[in-house]
Amino acid sequence: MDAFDVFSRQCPSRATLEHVTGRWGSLTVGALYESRLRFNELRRRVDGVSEKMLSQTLHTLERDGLVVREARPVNPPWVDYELTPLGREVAERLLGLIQLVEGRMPEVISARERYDATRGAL
Amino acid sequence: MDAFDVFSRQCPSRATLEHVTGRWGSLTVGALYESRLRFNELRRRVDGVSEKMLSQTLHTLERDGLVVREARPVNPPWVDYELTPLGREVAERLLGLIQLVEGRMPEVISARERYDATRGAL
DNA sequence: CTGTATCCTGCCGGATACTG
DNA sequence: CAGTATCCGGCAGGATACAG
Repeated sequence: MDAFDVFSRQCPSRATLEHVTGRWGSLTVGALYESRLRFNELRRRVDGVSEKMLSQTLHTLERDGLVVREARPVNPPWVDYELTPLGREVAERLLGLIQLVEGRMPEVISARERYDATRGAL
Repeated sequence: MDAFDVFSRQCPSRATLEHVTGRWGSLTVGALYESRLRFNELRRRVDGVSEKMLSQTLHTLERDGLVVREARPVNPPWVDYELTPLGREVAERLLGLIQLVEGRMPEVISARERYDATRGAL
């Protein structure tokens, strides 16, 4: 139990963990692991994210040092985002989790059916 | 891009991923990896969680087949929760992520200071 | 002790319009 | 294209009371 123990309420690592694992954070990091992407490319890849939330998510991840924003001064504007080395390490762990969950979805789905069946009977 | 691709909006794995990585889900799974725990033990371990949210989180995780609830018919009531084998696999990946983030917090914090310094100057 | 039921508020996040 | 600004509804989630 050190100063950065995520289970403790007032701990900065809890906030960072939430940025990374949050609804849009996890998908954004996952998408950027595959390749560096421009704003609207990301928006298309992360299905369902709004401009506002993508922008906000990117700012947060950039602030935490997980993403770098690179703006090229051309017209039309060209900006792309990529993971930092730390961001890539985080992404690897995250993708490990994502792929595990994806691969085990049949188990999850049948567990849900079992749960709903017993609960529905009550 | 298969049927369970988490980047797609209508995909069941996205929901499950959110249950696991969500604010309370991640901490609950992490806590249960260390040991099987009773309701109020969990509540103390996951600092800041309310009864309502812990209960809700546990139901969701149980439904997804990641947690098993075991109630012993004694007085006072004795109920404890533990991870299923699938839950343990998920927890391992999750803890890998958590420990990485905790260990790299100094980097994150200094990144934040740099970010805030340049932004505050504008 | 282990939970549900209810109420209520803050803020997450979607829609829309606008700017450089 | 790459965002910001503003508005606003819904719901996550906290507080409290209560039940088994």
